[in-house]
Order: sequence, then C-alpha cells, then structure tokens
Amino acid sequence: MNKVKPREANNPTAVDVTDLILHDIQTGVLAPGSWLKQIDLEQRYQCTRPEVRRALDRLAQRRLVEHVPNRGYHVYEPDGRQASEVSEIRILLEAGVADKIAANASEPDVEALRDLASRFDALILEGTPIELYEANLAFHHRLLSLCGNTELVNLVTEIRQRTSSAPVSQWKTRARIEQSSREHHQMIDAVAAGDGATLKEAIARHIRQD
Amino acid sequence: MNKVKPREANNPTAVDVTDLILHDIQTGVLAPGSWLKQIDLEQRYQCTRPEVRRALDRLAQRRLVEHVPNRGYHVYEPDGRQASEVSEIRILLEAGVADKIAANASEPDVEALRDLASRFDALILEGTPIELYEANLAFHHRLLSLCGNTELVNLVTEIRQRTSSAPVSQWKTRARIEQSSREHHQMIDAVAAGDGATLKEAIARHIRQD
DNA sequence: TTATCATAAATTGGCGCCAATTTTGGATAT
DNA sequence: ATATCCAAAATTGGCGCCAATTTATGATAA
Repeated sequence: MNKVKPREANNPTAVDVTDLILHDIQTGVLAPGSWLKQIDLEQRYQCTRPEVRRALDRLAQRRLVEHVPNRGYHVYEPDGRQASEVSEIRILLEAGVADKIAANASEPDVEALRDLASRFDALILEGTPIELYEANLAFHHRLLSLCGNTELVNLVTEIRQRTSSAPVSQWKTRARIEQSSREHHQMIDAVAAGDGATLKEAIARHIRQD
Repeated sequence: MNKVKPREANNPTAVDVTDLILHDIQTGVLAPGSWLKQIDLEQRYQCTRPEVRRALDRLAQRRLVEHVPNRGYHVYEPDGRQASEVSEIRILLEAGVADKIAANASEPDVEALRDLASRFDALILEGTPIELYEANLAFHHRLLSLCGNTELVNLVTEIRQRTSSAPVSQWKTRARIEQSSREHHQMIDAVAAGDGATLKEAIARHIRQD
C-alpha cells in the first residue's frame, strides 16, 4: 500500500475564492456598483481565471453580483424595496421561532449570549466597523441557533448576505449602535425569563430598525 | 489551420441546461441518489462539457445535488429532518403573509385562483402526476404572489425545490390528493371572504400534510 | 471646437486538451 | 474458492488558448 504521493506543498487554498470575494463585498472593499474585472480578481486573490469565473457565477446565483452578458459582473446595489422585503422575511422567520428559542435556551446558552453581547458592546468603542458587524452577526447567529431548526438558520444567514451589501455603512449613527446594544440585552433577558412573547416583540423591533 | 465554423443549427438552447437538469430531477427522471456522470448529461442535453459542469456546480450550490470531490455529483436524497424543517419554514412564511393575501386579493384574483384550482381538480383524473404537480405549484405560486412581497415569493419557490426531490411520488394516495383539492378551495373561500385568520390556518394545515 | 467614425486595445466567455484520481476487471497466490 | 494486488479503462477537474464582443483611442470632417 505504499502509494508514494509526493503531496507537494500546494494546498494553501483550503478556502474558496468565492468566500474571499464575498467577504470583500460585505466589508465594502469592493463597493456596490463597481465592476469586477476578471483580471483584477485573478491577481488580487492569486488564483486562476476559471476559479474567478466560477466564483463570480456562484455570487451571481446568490444575487450578490449581477451579470451582464459580454459586459461582466458588478456588485449589486442595494435596492430599497428589496431591502424592506427581506426585512419582512427576517421578521417572519426570526420572530416566528421566538418561543422555540425561549423554550430551548439553557443556562449556559444564556451565558454565551451575554458574552457575545458584551463583545459587541466592547467593540463599539475599540473596534473597527467590520469587527462590530461581525460581532453582531455572531450574536444573532447564536441566538437564532437555539430554535433548533438548522435549515432556518442557514436560510437566514443566506438572505442576510443578500442585502447587506455595504453593511459597514449601514449603522450610521453611534446612537443607533447603542440602541442595538440595548436591544440585544433586552432579547437576552426575555430568553432568560423564558418569555417568548416579549422576545418576539424585541426581535421584530430590532430587525425593523436595522 | 482553417477553422471551419459550420455554424450549425445549434441555437435552440435559449434555456439554460441547469433548468433542464433541475426539471428532470423534480420530475423524478433523475432519481434521488443516482450519480450524474458528466458524459451522460453532455449527450442527453446536447451540450458541452463546461456547460454541464457549470450547471452541476449551480445545482450543488442550491443543494439539489451533492458534490463529492473526484467522485462526481449525485442527486440529493430527501432527508426526513430536513424536510420537516423546511415545512416549518414554509409555514412561517406562507401562513405569515396570510392576512396580506386576504387583504390584497381582488375579485379577478379570486377568479384566477378558482381557475387554477379547477385545473388541478381536472388533472386528478386525466393528468399525469407531473402535470398534477405543476398545477399544484402554479396554484400556490399565484396565491402567494398576492402577498406583494416578491422576494418572499422567490424564496419560497427556491426552498421548495430544495426538498421536493421526488415530488411525483410524494402524493401517494388518491385520498390525499383529493384532500389537497378540498383545502385549495377552502383557502380560496377564505381569500374571497377576506378572512386572514382562517386562511392562515388553512395554509398551515395544508403545508403540514403535504 | 465638437461630432462621427474607423481602428486598436482590452475584456469576456466558449471550448478542448491532458494530468490526477478513482473504479473496474482479471491474474496470482494462499 | 476466496482474498489480495496490480494494471487498464473511465471519469473528473484544472488550465490555457482563441474567437466574439465591447470599450477606449485617435484621426478626420463639419
């Protein structure tokens, strides 16, 4: 069984190029509306042409970029109507499982949520907008996971990406961020109290003003 | 070096190969679990290798097929847990906009729904399972469209594809199909009466036993 | 100076080849 | 007869070339 495979040092590409581009879109490095030239991406991410093309096709499927035949791909610009429609969807889903979340949450779960909320709070002062954005994402992901429906969690994660093209610029004011922080703690309190109805209201309010 | 470009009669491919494969998966022609060899698809749909690969990658993104590196792609086998989780999602979304549907529906809308429901009824006796399946889809699509949230309609359409891999075999008994028919009419009556609460109940029941 | 058009440069996107890996089939030894 | 192993065939998947189309450039005429 001595299949001597040289196994060269050639596997630093554990992550897909798609994720790299996705990340740069979400952090605003690749601005909404800008054209994504294949040559640029090829050099920027040190990958081959087919890889770039596959990534762009995947992102187009997820509607994070738009494809114009013979013209190329450009980052989707956030659409007002679309954004509010997605918000409505998120409210239906995330608020819809509020009672499940309140029912399933154990003591350590609540602790974990408090930690994540605290991390968000700390980053308000000392973190970059990107770190803040990701901390917020982590909190909501953890909270939603308690509903027990993994398909739903994945779906929300997916449609969330679909609109927050330039998430960094989304939270304009400091006041708004601190309001978000307060709401996080309200949600946690409702979870700790096992109060599904209150949690549902808190989630709905939180999503509406995001 | 004379590259003779015959320009054969080769342009009936206005539709993407992805949709063709998708259709064949949904109608059960390509059975769940079966391996999709690239050569076979290439010949079956009269297209090139790269086209097949792109289509398979897209379907893998939508999780209609699964990709095993160096082994190929095979049709996803329906998973019990996953199916019930998707049902729950559909209930949250479709029942969640019941009041919107009831509020927005005009007289001609109701008429159109009655026509679609009737077409479904007619196909119970004279149609193929596939036709029945598509008539059912058309009815639900039309009904849901009344909510006014196009993002939500698209999303439901998408996640619906995700689980009903072998939709034909899904409605086992005649009794169940006729039950579905009755529920369709119940929903329409609720819409016509502008009764959102009753509609919500009817939709939830209908999805649960699908 | 400004508009129009032709030519050149750049970009996209289709297609096929070939290496890497896996599967199949059969021969050999126990 | 059965298991093991090796070789051949089949399949996947990465990569690059080149044609088609679009965009940029510059020259010419009004």
